[in-house]
Amino acid sequence: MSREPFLPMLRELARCYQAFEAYSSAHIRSLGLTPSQFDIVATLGNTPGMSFKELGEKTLITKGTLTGVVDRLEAQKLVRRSASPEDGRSMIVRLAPAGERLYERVFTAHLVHMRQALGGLDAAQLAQIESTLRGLRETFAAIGGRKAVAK
Amino acid sequence: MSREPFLPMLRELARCYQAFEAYSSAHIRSLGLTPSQFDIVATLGNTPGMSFKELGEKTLITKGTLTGVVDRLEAQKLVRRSASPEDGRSMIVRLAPAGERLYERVFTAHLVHMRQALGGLDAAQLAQIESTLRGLRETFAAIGGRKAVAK
DNA sequence: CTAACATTGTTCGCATTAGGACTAATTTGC
DNA sequence: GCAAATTAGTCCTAATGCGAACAATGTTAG
Repeated sequence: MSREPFLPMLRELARCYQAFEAYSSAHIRSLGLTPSQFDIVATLGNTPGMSFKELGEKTLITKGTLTGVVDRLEAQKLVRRSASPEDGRSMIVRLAPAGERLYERVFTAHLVHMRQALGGLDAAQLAQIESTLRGLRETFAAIGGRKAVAK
Repeated sequence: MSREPFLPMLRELARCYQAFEAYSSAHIRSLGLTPSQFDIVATLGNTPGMSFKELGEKTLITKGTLTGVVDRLEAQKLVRRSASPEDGRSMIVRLAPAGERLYERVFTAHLVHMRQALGGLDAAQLAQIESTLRGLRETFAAIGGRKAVAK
């Protein structure tokens, strides 16, 4: 029946991602942010701001979700919205001063936390893992793209 | 500043998982199920049922979430709850007849869908990916376990 | 130029999602 | 045996998360 040779691999992908997520997000939450909020603050750090579209692409957060997350960050005075001077449809999001301070504090702390788990991996190991993941991602992207084009 | 060599790898892990999730879940939703609901139906298929605890471990869904997901599946007559004869705290969840039929239909269709993306990978490639993922997962599990013990 | 088309962000409905408080039941330590 | 610590599920709150519908703006084909 289920002699699908790729099922164990998919299972391992889900478990691996979940292990990363659990390790990372527990720390993020202990710093008073949700994983999504951290993603946004970390992405906006050291930038002049960017549109919702770009922010969504970088953080993998859907636009519908992004509106709500930015709403809550804005209510905490951590980010600011401003109209784009170039495109009347577009909004620019950037860190407010309190967001800059939070970024400095939290991003550094999180790097230390992640280094505790991953510091033992050398450049060659990291490159090998990254290469394997990219290959697998492209396998999905390829079929997804093919179907999108074929519609 | 951010000369953390593992950041690109983590970025790729997130993108890879997201690509898989997007590809898989779009199909699942087209079949009328959410990803979580599919996970549960697929896990329960061809089994005599299992406890919430076991079901949660297999699907990586936390207990608080599981209650709600099972509630909705039960409302659709796809699964049934019954008290465990062995442990008075425990509930057994198993597929109802409609759930069995759904399982047959949907599980097979989803395998076909996944095979379209992954059918081109041979056993050696799959083993290599799986091995890489397991190594990375154990890196996170190791530190997580160590800290849990140290508390 | 202008009507069709596409894109940007918001809103809505519905379903997770994690985590913590809570109840009931079981296991453990002494 | 029995009080204390654990464990299994449920309920609650706050925050995602996705797809679809929407209004406002921009782009393009004729």
